[in-house]
Parts: sequence; C-alpha cells; structure tokens
Amino acid sequence: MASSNDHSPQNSDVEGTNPELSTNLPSEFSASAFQALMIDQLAKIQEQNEGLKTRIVQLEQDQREFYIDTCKKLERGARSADKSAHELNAMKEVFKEIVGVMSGERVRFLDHSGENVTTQEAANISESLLLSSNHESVRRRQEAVMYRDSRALDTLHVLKQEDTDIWSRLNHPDFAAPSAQTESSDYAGDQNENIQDRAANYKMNRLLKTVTDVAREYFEGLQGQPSVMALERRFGPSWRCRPSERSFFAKRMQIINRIVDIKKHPSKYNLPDGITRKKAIRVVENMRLGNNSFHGQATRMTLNQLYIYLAKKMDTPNDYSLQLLEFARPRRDLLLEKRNEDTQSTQPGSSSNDLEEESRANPGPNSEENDSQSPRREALENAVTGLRV
DNA sequence: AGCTCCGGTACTTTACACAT
DNA sequence: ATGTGTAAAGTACCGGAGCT
Repeated sequence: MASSNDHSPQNSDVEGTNPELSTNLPSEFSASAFQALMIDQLAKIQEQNEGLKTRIVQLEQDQREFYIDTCKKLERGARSADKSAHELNAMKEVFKEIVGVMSGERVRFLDHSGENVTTQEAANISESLLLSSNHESVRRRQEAVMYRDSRALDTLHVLKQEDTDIWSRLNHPDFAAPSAQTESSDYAGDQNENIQDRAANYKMNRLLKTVTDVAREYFEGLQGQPSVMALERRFGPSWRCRPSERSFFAKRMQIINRIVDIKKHPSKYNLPDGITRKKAIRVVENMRLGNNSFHGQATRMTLNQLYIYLAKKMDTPNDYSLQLLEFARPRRDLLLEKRNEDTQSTQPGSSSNDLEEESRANPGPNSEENDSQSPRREALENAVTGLRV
C-alpha cells in the first residue's frame, strides 16, 4: 500500500509538470506501472501467505497441546474414577462393619478367647478388603504393642497377668497403644488422639446384672467396645482417671479378681484342677444366685451386694461350687417378707393370713411368677439353666 | 523424707419401689 | 401425693507402694 502511494505522486507529477512527455510515452509508462503494481501485489500476497503459514503452524501446535492436555485430563479422570470405586468399596466395608456392630455380629471380632468364632466367620473376616488393607499397617503396630505389654505384664499386678495367648489373639485394630505408633504423620497423630479420647471416655456399663456379663465386659468386651482387660493393658489406670470410674472399677475388680483367683488356684476353693475361666465364672455366678449366706441366709445378690460379700470376706468355702444349690430370693423380697411377718405377728391373724404366710414360707416352684419382676426373673432363670449346663 | 499414684472404704446423694 | 426403706452410684479421705 505504501508503495502504491509512492507511485501516484510520481504519476501526477509526470502528468502535471510535464504533459508533453506523458503524451509522448503513454503506453510504455502504463506497462511499467502495471508491472510495478503487480510485483507490489504479489509481494503483499507472499507476505500474507507467510503470515497464514505461521498462524497455521501455531494453530497446529495449539491443537497438539490441547490434545495432549485433554488426554492427560482423561487419564487423571480415569485414575480418579478407579480410586473412587476403591473408596466406595472401602466405605461399603465400613458400613458392613457398622451394621455388624449394631446387630451384634461385630462383637465376635472382639471375642479374644476365640471361643465363639466359627471357621466360616473367620474366613469372612479375612476376606474383608478394608480389614485386609488395614491389616498390614496395624499388624506391625500390634506386634510392638504385644512385645511392650508382655514385658510390662511381668511386673504388673497379679490380675494383669492373664494368659498371654488370650492377649495375643486380641487384634482389634482400633485400640493400638499410642506409644507404640511409629508413624510420625499427621494421620497417625490424629489416630493417636482419637484412640486416647476413646479410651479416656470409656465408661463401664452400669446396667449389667450378672457375673457373666461383668466377666464378658472385662475379658471380651461388650458389643462394639474394647474389653476392660485390653484397656488396662494398653493404657494402665489412665483410662479410668475419673473418681467415679475408679471407684466403680475397684468394685467390679473384686468380682473379677475372684474369678481369676478361682481359675489360678482352684484347690483353694475345693474345686477340681484345670478349671476353665468359664467354669470359674459359673462358680461366682452361682454364689451370687444362691450359694451364699449373705446376712445369714441364702440370697440372690445384686452385683453390688456380691462386691460387699467378697470385700467384707463374708464368703465361706461352701459357697464355691459348680452346682447351684439354691436359687435364692433377692434381699429386698426377704426383708419385705420379714416385715410382713412382723406386722402379722403383732396382729394375730385370720385364716387367710395364715394361708398367705404358709405360702410364703413354702414357696412353690412357680411362686415367683406372681412377682412384679417376673419377666426379669424368667430371663435370669433362663440364664441359670444355661449356667447349669 | 517427701511426693505421687492407686486401691480401698466410709459416708453422702440419688433413684427406685412400696406403703400409706 | 407423700413418706419410708433399700440399693446403687458418686465423693472424699486414708493408707500403702513406689519413686526421687
């Protein structure tokens, strides 16, 4: 364009200043001007072509980069989808665990004695993806824990010296000792805090009514809970730092101590050698149910009364038996009956009163059915028949 | 010897069942 | 509805064991 502008003044100059010359050479001038114009135009086209070429090359490069970038994104997406699927499966496993805990199935995982776990259940557990993925990292920690605990146990209280083979089977992944953690990651730190919180917040069950339940809570753990024995071994007394928990634990330990002592020294209680823990528990449960002389007569004791009975050393050698000699009545009932007798003795009775008294004095096999607590007692009796084996 | 931790126990408070 | 008795849970204190 600049070149064409350059030519036009020349033309006007030639035509304007020298009209004679222009009239003499019109054809020659126009041809040369046309040539120059064409060359100029061609040059411009060439320039445009080169510009287009570079732009096409640039576009090709851009497209290639876009393609590579998209491929990378797709690859990342695919990997992310795989990971999500894996996590989803893991979540399904966790959900199954939660359902298991809620339905009571999961408690079998905590059955440290291994008495209640069938081969099929063991196989199912070992097939769990989540558990298996957790297993490796947890296993190393647990080995360190077991080593530390087994050494610590040598110097601890006699009660804490329960069979190490039971402890070795305690493999619940949630309750590794914080001190045994070797990872220094934030995740491991969070887990430590979580575990310590859970241990610090554990509260022994106040609603238990039988020695069997107390022993289960201590040795095996209740549904979805760690066993008290495991808490003791992993955290020492620190998990029960609250005064209420300490006191309650001390009372429960009177019962547990007796079970352990019966198992260790059966001859001390005129019981056969090699007695199992289950049988030791049954002996103490029988004592609670009627093999006792609480306040001078056989009484079906509460756990608190059993604690008093043992703590005050009110027990006698005759109380320890695998046979339940008498399924006694609760102290509350006995006291109430005694009070009624006293009031009736002050008011010499009618014939109906005599009958009532006689029926109380000789309670028949169904006498407790009229009791206000008969459903509970029925459950207890069922438990007793189970204990009698 | 002094300190801390822990278990044991007396005492108090609370909850519940039963009688009036 | 209120009073009473019993049992259980919780609190406070004491004493022993272990550590510095």
